[in-house]
Amino acid sequence: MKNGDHLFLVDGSGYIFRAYHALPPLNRKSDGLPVSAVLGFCNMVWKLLKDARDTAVGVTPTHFAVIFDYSSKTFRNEIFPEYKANRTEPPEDLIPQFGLIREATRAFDLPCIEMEGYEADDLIATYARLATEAGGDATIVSSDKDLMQLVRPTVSMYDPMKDRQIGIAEVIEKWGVPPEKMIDLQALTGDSIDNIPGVPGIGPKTAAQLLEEYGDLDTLLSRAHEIRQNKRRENLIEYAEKARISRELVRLKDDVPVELPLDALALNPPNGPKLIAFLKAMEFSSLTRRVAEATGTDAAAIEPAYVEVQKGAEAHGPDLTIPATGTGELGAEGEVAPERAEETETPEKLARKLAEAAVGKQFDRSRYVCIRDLEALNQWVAEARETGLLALTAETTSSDPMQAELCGIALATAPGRAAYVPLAHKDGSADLLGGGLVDGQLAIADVLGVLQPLLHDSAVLKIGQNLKYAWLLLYRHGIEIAPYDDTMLISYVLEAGSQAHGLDALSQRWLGTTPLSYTEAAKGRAKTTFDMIELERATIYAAENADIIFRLWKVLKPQLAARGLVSVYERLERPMISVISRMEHRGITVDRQILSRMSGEFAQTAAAMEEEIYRLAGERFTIGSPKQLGEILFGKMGLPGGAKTKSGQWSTSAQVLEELAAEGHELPRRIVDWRQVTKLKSTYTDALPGYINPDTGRVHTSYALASTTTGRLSSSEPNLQNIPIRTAEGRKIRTAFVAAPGRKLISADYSQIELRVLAHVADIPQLKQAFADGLDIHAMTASEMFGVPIEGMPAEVRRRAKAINFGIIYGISAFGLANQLGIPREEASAYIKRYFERFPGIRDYMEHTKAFCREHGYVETVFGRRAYYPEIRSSNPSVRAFNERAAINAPIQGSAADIIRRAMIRMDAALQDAGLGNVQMLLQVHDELVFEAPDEAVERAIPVIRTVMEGAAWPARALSVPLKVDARAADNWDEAH
DNA sequence: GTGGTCTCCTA
DNA sequence: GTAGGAGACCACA
Repeated sequence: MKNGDHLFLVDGSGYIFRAYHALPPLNRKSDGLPVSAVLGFCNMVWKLLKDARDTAVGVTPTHFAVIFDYSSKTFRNEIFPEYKANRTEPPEDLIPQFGLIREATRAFDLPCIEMEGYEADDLIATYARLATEAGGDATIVSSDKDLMQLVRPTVSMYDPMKDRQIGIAEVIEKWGVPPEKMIDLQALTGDSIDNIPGVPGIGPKTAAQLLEEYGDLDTLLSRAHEIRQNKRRENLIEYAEKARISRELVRLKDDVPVELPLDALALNPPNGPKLIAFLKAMEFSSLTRRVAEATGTDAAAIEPAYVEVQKGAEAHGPDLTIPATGTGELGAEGEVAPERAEETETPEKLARKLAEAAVGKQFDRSRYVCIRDLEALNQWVAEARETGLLALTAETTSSDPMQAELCGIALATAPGRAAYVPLAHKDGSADLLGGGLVDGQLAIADVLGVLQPLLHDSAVLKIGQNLKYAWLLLYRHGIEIAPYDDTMLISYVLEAGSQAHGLDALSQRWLGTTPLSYTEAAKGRAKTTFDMIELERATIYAAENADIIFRLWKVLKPQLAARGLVSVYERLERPMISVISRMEHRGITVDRQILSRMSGEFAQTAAAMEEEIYRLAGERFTIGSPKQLGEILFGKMGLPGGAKTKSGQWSTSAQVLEELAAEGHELPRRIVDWRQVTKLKSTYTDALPGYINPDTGRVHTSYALASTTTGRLSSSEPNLQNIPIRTAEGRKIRTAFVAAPGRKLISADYSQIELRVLAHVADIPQLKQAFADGLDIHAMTASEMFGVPIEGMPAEVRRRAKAINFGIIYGISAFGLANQLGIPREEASAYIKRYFERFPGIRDYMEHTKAFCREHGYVETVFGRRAYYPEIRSSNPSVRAFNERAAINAPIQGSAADIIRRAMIRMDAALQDAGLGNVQMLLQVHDELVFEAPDEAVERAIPVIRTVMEGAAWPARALSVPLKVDARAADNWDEAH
């Protein structure tokens, strides 16, 4: 920005409310979506951009930005917790417009700026200052008095609804003080809407008069005793501190660490097609026409954009998006006033209609195209740009996206319109050296070169099934797919627990068709890699999958809105794809030498143990065979059997063997020890080195996003969520998880997160108080239950209370608790009874949860994620009881899972903002995150990580219990944890 | 080779 | 008592 440049700063959030109340209601004709503020906004911005000379501003902007509030919580809440506390929820028909106006901003190709922790006004103040310092001018498009303190010779305001400019003279005229005294004036008068206290009895007139007389607030307050009017003097003295707090609330922060520099706000010529696509989606016909004329664009040739609609509790933040009801088919014209609007179609009706329409549709495999030249590929790219939608799948040589080589890419741009681009298919007659490639395939680099802009194009939604796989694969090729949707995750949000989410299952369930199986495509050789499959079959298989994904998306996406699950998908699922992909891509270093040494030691120990076991048993047998072991112990040696397994065998579980050992039997003791050693060896020290990726030298686990009922992740190949920790021997395995040289591992874990969630959801005063006070929660429980003082409490008493606390989370039963504690069932029953007497809220919560689940078939987390347990209505008592326990557990486990997801989603940006872009999140273990950081960044990183994790529920939910995170850094995972 | 069973590792 | 993944064994193809 340079001398003479002019920056326009539009107060987007302020405009929304003002336009909503000032403009007549307007609904989109095709679906009744309320859009009056959106139209007002678009008209206003268009006018500012095109006809600034005709408005009171009289200048044409060179720089432009639209600023929004991010959320209601800012640094002001720390100064004054009640700040904006009496803010009410926005009206129902305004909520979707928050997101739409952000979309509109993007359609205008204008920067859309918001920042967590700051209000729009602070960002505006910062940019206005920056513009002035750069020698330019700024116009703040707003009429909010809170912004008037910013007015100066280089900064003015413009009220777009009255077409009126506000400069220094206008501020003085209206308020009786110059702009620089507006802060003091507002500090005195307060503001009931924002809940700023001010001084009672002082309004704008008196305030202006006082400031005129005394100069400024500090002088006034220090000389308040001089004031003659009794009541006014008393109030000024009594409320002096409130006035000072008010001043800090009112004073705008003009040094926000903004992300976008001033130069990034430079105005570009309007992108006619992009803007028109949005305006058409909104069905603003006259503005569409005006924009088309001004930009020389043929509006008729442009398809309406796919526009997502925000709605729900978080809609005034960047949270939550809901798809518009209908995507490309909305051809209706006219900006319809409500009285002319036809009966609105509900999301439910539309979703049902689309679902019904999709079933049994033809799949014509002969129409799938095999793309073998760039011209054809470009044609498909153009199609995707037109529709704004692209379903895709990557075909590769491996199920591990960190090792897989790309064989081809399948695309779909409409139902039935799908193609396959073979890239690296091998000749069937290949020799042992790998043979030649099939002729006529495009080069990977060329194809990715053509696709990259499309995969990055913000106007084209990329749709995948388990998109994480393709995302990570292409990330390895330097491509970050965005924006995107994932049919698997949509299905998971819709039906976690009750249905499968694989492509075949979804296809059968929603489309009524079974896709060509991989085995069929590979002519029965299920093990051959995809590059060995001939092109014709490969095309059918891959293109059909892309086709199915496209059709599934058309059916599934509207279901989210219809079932009120958009926020779950948008806030908890979709963002995880890029977050998890990056984590998997980073991997973690595992020290081969350490594991190899341990394996050797374990081998020796195990061998010695085996000899001793054979001696004690009197024969050699397969110790690892529960069947053979059972025969030795309970047959040959005649030991008393304990529990039976499902298949009627005597159980040889550790618990049974421990009991026998406790009775003095030597062999069971040795078996238990042997099992521990061989378990550690086979599952960990032997297996882990095999997962070290030869290219990266690190271990890259795979996190499943849609495999649990509760919302937890799962980890596999290898599972890094079950690395031993409980025994000293096992724990040593963690020393093999190391930081790279010059770096440290940081482990940050939530303390008692599930019990905290329980205290919140079940609303248990004693638990909440104990957490607020930072007490030992198990000791507190014991003290409450058994009347034992916390100090000097016997360890056994605390242990029992701890078991009960965990039992509650797991949906307690007397049987389970008795088992866990090794006490009679009657005693366990008595404990539970006592617990419920002390904490009746827990019993209420459990009963309420079960009843809710029986009625609805699902339960919900704090954030609205659903877990389905239809079998809670089973007539089989044990099935029913099992589902009841699961239903009690799911909201607790699931809410905790949601919280850490939210932390993970925010983490990278938070670290980046703190200048810690070199701190990398590597692993998640349900309540723990593991990072790798350069030595010198560790001390700065820990507080950032802790802040993000402890604040992860906010602003979606205000937990009534604090979250606590412990974090530590070391060279290896054992010492860091 | 595949799938079921048993056992055991984690939160 | 909740939620997972994996290795070993073993019966079946």
